[in-house]
Amino acid sequence: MSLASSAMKQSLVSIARRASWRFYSSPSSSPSNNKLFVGGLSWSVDEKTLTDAFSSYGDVTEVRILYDKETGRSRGFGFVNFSKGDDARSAKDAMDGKAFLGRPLRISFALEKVRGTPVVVPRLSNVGEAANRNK
DNA sequence: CATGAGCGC
Repeated sequence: MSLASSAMKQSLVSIARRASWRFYSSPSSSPSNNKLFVGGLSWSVDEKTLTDAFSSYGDVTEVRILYDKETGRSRGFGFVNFSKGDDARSAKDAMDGKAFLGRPLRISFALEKVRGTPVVVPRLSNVGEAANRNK
C-alpha cells in the first residue's frame, strides 16, 4: 500500500508539474503572483474603494481599475498588487465570491501581462515610399 | 438607454 501511495503521489506531482502551475508543493498556499485580477466589479467602483477594501487584508502596493477608452464606462475589472503573495491569497480567499457594491466579486491571480502593449508594427521602412509609389 | 464575461498602456 505504501508503494502504491508513493506511486500515486509521484503521478500527482507529475501532473502538477505538467500543469501551468509554477509552484505545486507548498503547504502554505503558493500564489503564482502578487498581482490579483479583480473582476465582477460594479461599474461604480473606483480604485480608492478597492484599495480600502483590500488594504484591510494586506499591504496593497498597486491598484488599477480599467476603464473603457471609447465610451468611458468602467470595464468592471481591475488589478490589485499586494506586497506579499500570501496577503494577496488571503484577500482573494476572503473577497472572492463575496458581494461588492451589489455585485459578486470575482478575484483571481493576474496573468502578469507585459506592460506597454507592444504595438505589433512591422518594419515600416519603405511603406510610405511604396504608398507614394502607387500614387 | 444598457451592458456583465474576462486579464492591463
